Amino acid sequence: MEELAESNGRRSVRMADVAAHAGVALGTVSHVLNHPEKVSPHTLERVRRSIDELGFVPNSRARALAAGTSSMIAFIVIDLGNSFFLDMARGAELEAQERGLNLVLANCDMNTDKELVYLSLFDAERMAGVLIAPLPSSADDQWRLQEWQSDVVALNVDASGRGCCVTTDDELGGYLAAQHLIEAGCRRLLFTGGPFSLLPIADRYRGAQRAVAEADGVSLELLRTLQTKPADGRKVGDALAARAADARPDGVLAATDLIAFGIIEALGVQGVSVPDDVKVIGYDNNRQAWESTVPISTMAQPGEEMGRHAVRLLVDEIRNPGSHEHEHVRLTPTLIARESTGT
Amino acid sequence: MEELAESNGRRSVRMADVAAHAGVALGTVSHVLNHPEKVSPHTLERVRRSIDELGFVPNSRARALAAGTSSMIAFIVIDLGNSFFLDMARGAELEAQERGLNLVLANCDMNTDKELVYLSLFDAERMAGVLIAPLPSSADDQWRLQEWQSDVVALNVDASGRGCCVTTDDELGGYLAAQHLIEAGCRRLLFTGGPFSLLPIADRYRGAQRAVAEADGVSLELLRTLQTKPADGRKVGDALAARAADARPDGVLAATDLIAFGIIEALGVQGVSVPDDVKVIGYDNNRQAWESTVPISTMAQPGEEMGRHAVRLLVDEIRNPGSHEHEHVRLTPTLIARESTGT
DNA sequence: GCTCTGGATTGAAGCGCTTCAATATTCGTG
DNA sequence: CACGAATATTGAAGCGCTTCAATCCAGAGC
Repeated sequence: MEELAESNGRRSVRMADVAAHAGVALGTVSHVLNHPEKVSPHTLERVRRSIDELGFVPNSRARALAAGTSSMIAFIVIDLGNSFFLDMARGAELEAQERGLNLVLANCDMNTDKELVYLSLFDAERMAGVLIAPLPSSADDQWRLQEWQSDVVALNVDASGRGCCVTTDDELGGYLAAQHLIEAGCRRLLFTGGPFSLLPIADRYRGAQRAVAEADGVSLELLRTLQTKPADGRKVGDALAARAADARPDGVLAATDLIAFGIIEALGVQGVSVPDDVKVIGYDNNRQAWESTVPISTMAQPGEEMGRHAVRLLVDEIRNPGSHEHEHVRLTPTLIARESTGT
Repeated sequence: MEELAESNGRRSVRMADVAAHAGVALGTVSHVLNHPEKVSPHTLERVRRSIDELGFVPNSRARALAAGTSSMIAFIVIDLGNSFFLDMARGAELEAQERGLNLVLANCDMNTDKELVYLSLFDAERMAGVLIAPLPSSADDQWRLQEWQSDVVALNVDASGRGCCVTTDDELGGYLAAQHLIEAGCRRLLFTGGPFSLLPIADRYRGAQRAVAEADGVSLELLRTLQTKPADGRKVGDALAARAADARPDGVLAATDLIAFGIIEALGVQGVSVPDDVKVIGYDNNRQAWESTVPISTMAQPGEEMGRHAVRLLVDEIRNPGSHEHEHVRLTPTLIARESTGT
């Protein structure tokens, strides 16, 4: 790790400089900054003027070192290009701001190794706390096995036992999505998505199964995909379009909006109408899929709310190290019915 | 700003603890960390073992304070939801990593006030340096008028005179885009976009004008929009579709991909074919528009490269406070020809 | 055997700030 | 007008680390 010289040579104004300029003691300046109510109005005024005149910017590093506290929390995100994660960041930031904390982001850009790198970095930086939103994998993430200096709250992944976490109930989401299709009149459902090593996808499928089991005369077919991209959806769409009309499902549950997007596009090209011939519902309320010609019904995950909850948990953990008990907040996805299911 | 108690009660291991455990002096432990070549192999080994056994994580705050250096740089982005900015972040991060620096992100979420807030924050945190990518406005951004402790490099905005900056040449981009349409056989061009208070949009239009002026028998019409969203494009598309075929432009230059996206969609719905009847080119190479049914030709801005350049400039400024001269790097957008212009 | 040399190790002096016990100042009372 | 109680201000002791001058030690050379 290379070292960098102190910033730009312009040596910055220190608190001692302000004290000298204002003709008061060092401690007084500190009081002006941290406990202004303990300083006489006259002194307050004078010190503040000196601060302005000298352009003093308190060094929060030194501050944090001396006080043993910090107002910075960090959010490690596996992929900021995914609007779901960005929503979390948004929510986390709002909540942090309301609580007087500052939130910085770290983008892993789908590289899981970076999670560890950033976690170590923020640990060493002695952040007040760290949020982390990894890919939802079934495997135990390695970072969860370590002890960290900072408190850590996980999003989008079940970390119960080792710390706080906030997730959405994918099984329920799958259930609700399937139910929506069934209520829309579909009887031959198809669930498509993959890989099933992604826990949320497996959960969504389970939920769909449950909904189908509860309904009468409804069947559920499964068509796995390798990934969750529009290209995977297009393949599925082509395959479906190639079938005889009566061998086609009348309701498709795509594991992600991107897949749904691809399906609808392929189906459209092949002359199969959505939602008339086939109804399609996606998952994620992904902005990337918002602009589809046929607006896609979807299960929205409350990303922002997840972020807010995570910060709330984190702050509790930081503030009450004694009484804090790890919590697993499980939020409910919401159905957003749009045109692709015939609304 | 609220204060938070020191992390979780578990008091962290200090360097002194390691020194005691290994039976060496404080300075020796520090040497192990920073100048291992100056320590005898035997001591090195012993100290390292102690570090491991105690789980010592050096406090980089204290380190930064003592050494007067830091390896953290921050990137303040006006909107991480925009893939162009995210690309910059990506590039910046890669470049930073290669230079042994760590990059954290701050998302302003289209709120210009937050730019100042974050700038102040990072200034106080004594980051090694700060990158900032604001909206490209014609107005002088207020943050540029201030003196900062940290070195600051601006992206996407011309800050010459006050610091380093890296931008793309929008005039040239508009020129190249128009040229592409002309080469594709278009003679009646339309430029659409807005508001013109956005400097880049005005520049792109100027570029288009230049290309048209240089060509023979080519006309250029202007249709302003209020914003740069798909909805604005759809309006334009509808308006064009309503015209008699021979009163319609045969080449449309949209100021953004999102507008282009809307235009193509509206045109398609109304039975006007792209690219057969009208060719359309966008701008930005926006991922949100990638999945259009008709892949959109576009001018790609080298976001990643911008990020890399910015970090490069920043590092130079940090390292050579004496000899450093502010620089304005102007990059060239690249034409990406896709189906919407008939390729 | 003794000095010289250079690498290894040490310990103290900060880095810029907070905090707290100690001191100084002010004010209300008797 | 003096005195104790508030109220203001001070200065020193850290926070956890880096750095550098000073010290130590081992082996080389005579």
